[in-house]
Amino acid sequence: MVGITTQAGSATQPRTPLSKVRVLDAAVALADEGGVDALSMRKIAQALDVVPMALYKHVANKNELLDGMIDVLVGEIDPPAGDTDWKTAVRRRVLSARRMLLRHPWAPEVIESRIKARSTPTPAVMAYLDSMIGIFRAGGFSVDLVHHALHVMGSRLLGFSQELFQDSSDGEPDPDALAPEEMAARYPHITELAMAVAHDQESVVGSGCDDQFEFEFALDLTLDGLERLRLGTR
Amino acid sequence: MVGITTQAGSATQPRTPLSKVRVLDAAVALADEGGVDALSMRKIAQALDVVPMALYKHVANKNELLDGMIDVLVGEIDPPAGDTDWKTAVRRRVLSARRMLLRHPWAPEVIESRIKARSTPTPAVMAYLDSMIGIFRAGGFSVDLVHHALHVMGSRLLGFSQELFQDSSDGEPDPDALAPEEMAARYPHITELAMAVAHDQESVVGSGCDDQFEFEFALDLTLDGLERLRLGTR
DNA sequence: CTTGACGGGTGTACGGCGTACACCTACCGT
DNA sequence: ACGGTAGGTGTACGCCGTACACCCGTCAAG
Repeated sequence: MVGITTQAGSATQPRTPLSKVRVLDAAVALADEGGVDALSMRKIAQALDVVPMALYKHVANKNELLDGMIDVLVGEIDPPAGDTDWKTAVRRRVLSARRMLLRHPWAPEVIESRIKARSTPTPAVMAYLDSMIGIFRAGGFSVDLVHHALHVMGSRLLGFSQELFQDSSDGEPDPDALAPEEMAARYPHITELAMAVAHDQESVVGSGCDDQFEFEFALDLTLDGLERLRLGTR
Repeated sequence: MVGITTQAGSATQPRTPLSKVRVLDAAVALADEGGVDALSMRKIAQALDVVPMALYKHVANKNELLDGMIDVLVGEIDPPAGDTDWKTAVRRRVLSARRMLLRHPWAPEVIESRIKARSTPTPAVMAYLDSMIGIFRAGGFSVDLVHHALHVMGSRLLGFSQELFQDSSDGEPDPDALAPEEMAARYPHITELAMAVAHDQESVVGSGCDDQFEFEFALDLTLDGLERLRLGTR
């Protein structure tokens, strides 16, 4: 009865080894079928036929695991279509993101909770946003207008609400922060936008972006759109 | 050393008794200063100088406590101003809600998580929505247009995203559901809207509301608004 | 062929969590 | 005087995340 392994049913084949993606995929699958409350390190381990502590060789802790899960989801969003106007490109992308969210109803909650706990989104989210900004820029939007547009789109870009970059300058300086040049190389559009916003009002100490203004801008745009609809002048 | 009470510092005065609102207020205060992760029944009890199990005489369990906390927050939103046009009325209300959310940054996450766990929002949330719908109706919006408008506003109405009423017809029939007539009396506008939507397309089996259509409607309204901005035709 | 480092799975243990259940007690209407 | 009841207490259970020590197979260097 006592085989080579303590966990595997059959002791013959050496069992495919764990890996970060295997752990992440198992976690996503578990969340899909039981919601995020039913997700625990112990359950993931059980699903992988492994002892709980084994997971920690591949993810630092549960928070990092959640971050990784988000990245998996973002990876499910279709890449931008390069051969159309900005509007249909954005439209397709957002609808693709929505489809992903419908597949994983627990996602918004996790994204919401993770954003509040990190100073900066994960690289996959950054890349997604960067390419989204790229679509707007290619469509003839000014940097400022793209900035407004992102706020207007708000939660429609992904599950999450405003204040994506709320304040990247609090607490300790984030050990895995990118050097500026690498940042610019990897996320050109985000960098461009960030620089513009920063220069725009260098007197302000805050986040370099007047959240209140942006919120009201988006709100008014929406209200005006509704008004137009009400009057039939569309 | 052994006084009348085991918990209170001084055993002389009989200590103000617990109550649901005292528990809720303490919970909100704790969440405000430590985030929702730092919220535990044990911590709340400690803050109230009481043993953890005492809380359960006033709230059924932690989920009900979270629901109650949301109600407290919704109660902080200013009531609608009755003496203006619909647009400024909505505007003020939404901005008031936003101020509340800024005071309680943990709120969106909790709201998000609670919505997924309940078939119907709490009464306070219902009342908030009802009066919001009332503002639109009084402003001359048709029932259908209000319906669209709610979807368009999306997360701006509160912290939460779309699918507020996602599918009230799954699982068991919800023990504390209201009788239709009481429902109509208490939330007249919600009832009106729900009836209209239901009649609208009685052939469809689903939720009586084509979520996909609504999502795209809101998306397109937003995109059109952005396009107008881009072209300077505003 | 030995050896030693090391990547990766294991086992034990700790403190914190939500809460079921039994209890105790002060008060109040009869 | 007395039984009920509302409300606070104490104990205990099972789950959680994870620190820490361990152990073993692989493989490069000697």
